[in-house]
Amino acid sequence: MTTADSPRARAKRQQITDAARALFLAQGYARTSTDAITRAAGVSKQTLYIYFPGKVELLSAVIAQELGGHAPELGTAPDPQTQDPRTLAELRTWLLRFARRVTSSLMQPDSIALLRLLIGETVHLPELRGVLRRTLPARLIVTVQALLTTCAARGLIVVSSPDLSARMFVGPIMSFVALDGLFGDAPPAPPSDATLSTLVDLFLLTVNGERTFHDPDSKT
Amino acid sequence: MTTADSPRARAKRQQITDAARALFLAQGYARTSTDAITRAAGVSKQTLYIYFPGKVELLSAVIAQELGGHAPELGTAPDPQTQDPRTLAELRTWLLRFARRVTSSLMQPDSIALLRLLIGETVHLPELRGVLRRTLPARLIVTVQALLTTCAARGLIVVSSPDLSARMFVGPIMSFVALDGLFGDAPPAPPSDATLSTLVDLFLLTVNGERTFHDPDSKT
DNA sequence: CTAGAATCAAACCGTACAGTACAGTTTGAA
DNA sequence: TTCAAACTGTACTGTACGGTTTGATTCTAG
Repeated sequence: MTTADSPRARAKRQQITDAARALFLAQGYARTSTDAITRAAGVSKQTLYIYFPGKVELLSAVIAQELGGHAPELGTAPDPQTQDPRTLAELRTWLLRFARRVTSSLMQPDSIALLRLLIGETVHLPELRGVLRRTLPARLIVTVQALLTTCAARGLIVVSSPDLSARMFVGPIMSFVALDGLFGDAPPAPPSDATLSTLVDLFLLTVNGERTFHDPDSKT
Repeated sequence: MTTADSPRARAKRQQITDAARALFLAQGYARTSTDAITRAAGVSKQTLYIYFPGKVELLSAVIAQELGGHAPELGTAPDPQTQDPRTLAELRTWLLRFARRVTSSLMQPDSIALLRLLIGETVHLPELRGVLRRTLPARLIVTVQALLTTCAARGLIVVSSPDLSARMFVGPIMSFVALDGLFGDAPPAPPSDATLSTLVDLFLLTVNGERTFHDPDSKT
């Protein structure tokens, strides 16, 4: 394994992982041969084995790279534009933006394929489970949880269990990713803004301490 | 393929699918060889190929059998004991029972393994996606949706969008299956009754028509 | 008891794959 | 021009697998 970090080496490395990425995502790990990868990468087999000790390490590299790329969309940062909501309206905006960002990012065909790959391979690569859990859904929940706690401390909302409340928001959102994305046949279309908006409104009902209700105000 | 339906044939068949089931769930499809299956089943290789045309059909048989076994727990039947809720309390009981049934069933190690297997193999067996979608999450949502609609028609609750409301309930529940089950390292423990109870209460806030709701600031 | 079906055990076939060996070619810098 | 490192193409090794074949053995029904 050439640990060399020259630009050239980096390029070759990328060239290989790019091809591997495409094939792994399209066919899965087991059904992708190293021959196919070298062919797609335009690289000699020998070169592949200079840069990577074996097929599994190549998979790890692809996954690491891919998860790194997805990190920002699911990031802990509360979103540059709408930081620190101080009113319910701002909170609403934040949640909506978050929901849109998560769904549109996670429902891209490549993300779906990656999810399938990861979940499928975790059976015999258990260390992947932790990585997956920490990068994906846990991060979502933690992010929302932190926000809700902040807002609750401010008296903006009432939250008895931050974890459960976070799940009440993230769960329905992920239902789109799972149902339409993971289990769907066609490339999925992310939920419309109207849908997400309604979802946010429904969620806000669960953290709403102050107000009384009437007129469910049939909006769609 | 012996289509014979004698008790003997049925037994042999079962003997094979049982072994295949265990191995597929433990190691995945690709990593399980037919040799290993025959060995585990105590059956000659020839016999296997008499009962099943090939490895894929064996997988199909296992999946069909397994999904069939899980059907009742996720079933469309509203639950024999608590049919047709007529009060909010009864609805609450129904939802709690449903949540407990789904989580405890889906979070058994075997169910988790089956889910991983299914999701992993859908990449190259697209027809599995439909099966999976129809048997699992869609059925959950449809069931809840039907119940909510009924209760709404009765004036028990207020539901603007049955689909979204169903997702508001099923999503958080599935978050346990996904987070602690699919992505967890250890055999997961289903959420406690207290947790589920809180979850149900939170959900009920979103379908509650009796209270008043001052829209904080009118949304766009 | 016996005929025929079911099953077994084991060898076998063709193929595909991960990984290696090697001889030759390109690249890029001195 | 030279030289070393990187790279290529191809052929090869060993192994594992899905599926087939064969011939012997066991079961079961009549």
